[in-house]
Amino acid sequence: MSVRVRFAPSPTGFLHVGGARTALYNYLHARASGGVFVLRIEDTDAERSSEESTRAILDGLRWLGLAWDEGPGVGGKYGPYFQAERRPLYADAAKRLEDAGHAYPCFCTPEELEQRRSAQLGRGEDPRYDGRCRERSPAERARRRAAGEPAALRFAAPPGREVAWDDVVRGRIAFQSDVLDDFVLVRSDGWPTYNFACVVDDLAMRITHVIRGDDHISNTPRQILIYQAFAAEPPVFAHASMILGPDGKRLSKRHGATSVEAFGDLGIVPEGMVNFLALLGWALDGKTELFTLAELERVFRLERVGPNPAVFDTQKLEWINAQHVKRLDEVERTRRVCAWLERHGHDLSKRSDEWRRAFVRALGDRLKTLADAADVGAFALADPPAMQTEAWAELLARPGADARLGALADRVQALPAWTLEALESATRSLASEAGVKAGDIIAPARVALTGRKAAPGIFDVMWLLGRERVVSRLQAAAERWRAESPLAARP
RNA sequence: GGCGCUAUCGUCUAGGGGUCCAGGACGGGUGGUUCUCAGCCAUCAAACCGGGGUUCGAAUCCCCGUAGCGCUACCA
Repeated sequence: MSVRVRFAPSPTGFLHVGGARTALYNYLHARASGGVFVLRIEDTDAERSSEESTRAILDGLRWLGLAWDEGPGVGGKYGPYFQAERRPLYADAAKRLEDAGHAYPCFCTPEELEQRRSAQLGRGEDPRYDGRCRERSPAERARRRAAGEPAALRFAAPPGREVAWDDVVRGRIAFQSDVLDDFVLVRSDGWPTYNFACVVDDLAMRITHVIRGDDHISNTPRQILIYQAFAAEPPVFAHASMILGPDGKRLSKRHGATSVEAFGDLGIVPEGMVNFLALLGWALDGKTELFTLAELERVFRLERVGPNPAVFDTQKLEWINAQHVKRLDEVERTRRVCAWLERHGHDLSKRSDEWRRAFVRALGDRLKTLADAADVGAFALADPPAMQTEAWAELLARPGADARLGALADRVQALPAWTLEALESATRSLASEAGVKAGDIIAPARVALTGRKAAPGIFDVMWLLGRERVVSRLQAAAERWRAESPLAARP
């Protein structure tokens, strides 16, 4: 039987990293096994669900490059793919279960249940449904229903049974059915609960493997019981572990960016995000670290997903991201860096394609994220760029800096051709004529031109700035040096 | 509290009874290289949660602790 997996988010927020990894594993397992990846939106909780969330989740998935074979926008023969549109199916399934004696109406109100629950807690007992509606006669049920009394539908959990399954990532997991309680299948307002809708849909959609977070482990025995009540074979389950923040707690907004969209804003490239997420709980061989999505599709094996919770390490994300940025060809890298900058308040509209390419080339391997381009490239993005105090102080302490800067300005001014080669040879010959190391010219020039001690190669910087700005920044620095340096000859 | 899951360097992990005085990567240290930075190269430090078993032999299997996390709703 061919593999069918699904990612089934509830649209109550953005696509967070935990969900993204779950989606990734589902997607990869489908691709690696020639199966089908279904996307289903679990919007049975009208209170918390929203269309914006649905859109954000779809956007997040698309950004990562995880294309679904069936689901919103693409359709498929097992639709609809929004649970809100599948209510008749749940009603029908509920009726079948009730007719078969696996479910019964419960007339207890939420208030009564809450009261009993706190009483049980007060007595030091485990809070559980006391089963009082389970024994009501068919006549009473019919009468109360006919009278329009609201009722939820509860599952009649079989007592004294072991419910177990062989989890792909954890091995055998077993629960005693007695601790499972008569959980609710359909709420009194007619909406199915998660566990019920999930099983009905997974069955209807012919899902073969349920890959999800381990926060669903305790739902699994309930779902298995429902499958059994339908006399159906449960799918294979694989529960991946949780993703934790640096403090060891489940990753949440408190830890900063958690939606994939936010990582895009941080300058993380989808290739990097996918690679990093894949490695959070899965390893090919413990040695290979860098993968493209296409490579993962070939080598991913669900059996190699590990059971232990993983801490989300931003530094490693950035390193992996850097590797992917580095591997982008020049055209693509230029496109992405410039797109990021323009989306974040930098106007590049007057820059030529040649300049953009040279700019991104000059940034070189200094980008861990696309966002780093704003910082590393600040010398060209701001005019003039901010002067770092420490850098300026160092320049002030340099004897004769003004003369060097002035001389370089003159050479640059007189340069016939504006090329990297011309800039470099002019600078080096100035140094040798002055009997100093090239570094003695370059270091002060870097501070004058970029406001910093560290920057891209000085000739790239000059070329990108253009003759006019190079000369004026050099001269301005020379003047300021004469005005401020204790080394300057005072008239 | 109950139920469940997890436990190898700070972090992600490899390892599945001998080949492990535990390997790789990030991060950190040191050295080299280019105009600085980044990068690259080299190099160093850094872990089998504790205790009992089983076994000739245990990071690997079992048990018990401990710790962390999850669930404990007419949320998903």
